[in-house]
Amino acid sequence: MCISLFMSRMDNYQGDLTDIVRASGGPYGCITGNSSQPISEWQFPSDPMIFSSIQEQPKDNFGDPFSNMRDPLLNELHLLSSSSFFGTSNSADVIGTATSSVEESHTSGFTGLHVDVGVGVGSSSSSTSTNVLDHDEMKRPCNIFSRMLQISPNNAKLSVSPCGSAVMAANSPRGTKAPAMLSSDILGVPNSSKPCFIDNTAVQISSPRNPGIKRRKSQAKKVVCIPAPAAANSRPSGEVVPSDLWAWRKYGQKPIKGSPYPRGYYRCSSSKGCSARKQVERSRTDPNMLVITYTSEHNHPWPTQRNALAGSTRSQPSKTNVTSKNSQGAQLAQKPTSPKEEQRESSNDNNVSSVVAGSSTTSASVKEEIEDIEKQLEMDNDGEFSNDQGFAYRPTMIVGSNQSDQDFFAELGEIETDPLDLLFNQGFTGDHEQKESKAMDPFSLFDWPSGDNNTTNTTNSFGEAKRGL
DNA sequence: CGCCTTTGACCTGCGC
DNA sequence: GCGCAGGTCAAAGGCG
Repeated sequence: MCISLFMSRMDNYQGDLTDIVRASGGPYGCITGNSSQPISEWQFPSDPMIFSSIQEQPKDNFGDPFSNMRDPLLNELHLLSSSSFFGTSNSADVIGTATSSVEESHTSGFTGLHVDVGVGVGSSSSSTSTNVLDHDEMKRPCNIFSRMLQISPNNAKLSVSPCGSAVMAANSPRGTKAPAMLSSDILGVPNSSKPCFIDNTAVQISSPRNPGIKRRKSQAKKVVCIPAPAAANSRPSGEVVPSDLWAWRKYGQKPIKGSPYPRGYYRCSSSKGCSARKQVERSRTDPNMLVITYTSEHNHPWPTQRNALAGSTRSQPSKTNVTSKNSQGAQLAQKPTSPKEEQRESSNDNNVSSVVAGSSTTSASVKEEIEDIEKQLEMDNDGEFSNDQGFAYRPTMIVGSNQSDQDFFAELGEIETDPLDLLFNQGFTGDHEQKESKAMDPFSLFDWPSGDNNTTNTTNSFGEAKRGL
């Protein structure tokens, strides 16, 4: 089936940015793209719950914090998505619930994907989409992380939660407008139970200590809503901080009025002078959701090492063990868990990320991982992945891009890292999470076919990880 | 030693 | 102008 996900323009939409959110559908979903932009068919097997929208795009090289660089968190999330894909699905609701058309945009060397649900109508003349995900990212299957939400910075917020509903919220400064909720039916979201809203509060960006820069509410920012990792990723204070490839240093925490949860402020510590920042807070309406607001941009390449080990690792004392137990099975390529090896792993991640981000370089280590992964993956002769329900997924490589099959599997090689922590360690507690656990649980969505030993082991390990939820 | 978190103080923007 | 709320700074201390 094919469902066009165009949403009418927001009531208070200012028009300076044409928010166009295209939702992906099932494995062969199609997205109704912005008609003003070239649309080419691409396979978009990811979840309809991935959204992105337009944001301001400064003209300078690093002006757009999110279009020139892939968000490592999103990257990891999608990588996990990749892993979840390789199984069969029990959920016909998920598979192919929505349809999608695909838009490819090769600009400035960025193989960016515009994943926009039609908030705006048609024209994108005044804005460009946020290149949040690579094309390949959007070729990923639905899974738990497909519920991750990306929200536009300015006038619209689109919230998707495990509750199975998506919310478009007019982002008036004081949050006076009621959000418009997207029917989960429209979105093709199974098991919708109740709406979960992201706070309809404008995020104010400020550079208070910089005399020349005033706060700009309209500053480009990206809001991501993800399921909150559980205890394994939590700090002693109870704060949960999903990790990503960037190194972040916490520089502040403030209680937010109206929210029982504080907001943590992080800045990129990967490189001095990097102005990238993020705010992490729990959704006040759905404590099991983390709202991460990325602001500013990284002015440096991907970190060669995750130099945040000193703090991040010790603040997550149980992470290693839990991760080891839960994610090893999910590791399509066995990876070490020791800090040293983790650093190497981070380096590899970086390499892979570089590839995904558009670089043509592929490190030897990555290639080795690719080979391992390929050996462990059951593939059809033509490289098409299928399940016993006739659902097949063929990774579609972008014509003219540097993406390759190796890149694709290189991405898979990353999945055992933090994203799995995020997945397997997240605590979906509470009634509705219990109810939603199946929907959220990629293992419930996919029957992992038994195959050779490797595959079987992987399946069993996944099952073990699943039991750990 | 370098990195981190924590946390109170300070600064800034905004509404009244 | 005042007060509130949010964002940032920076000192102190911990960890590998």
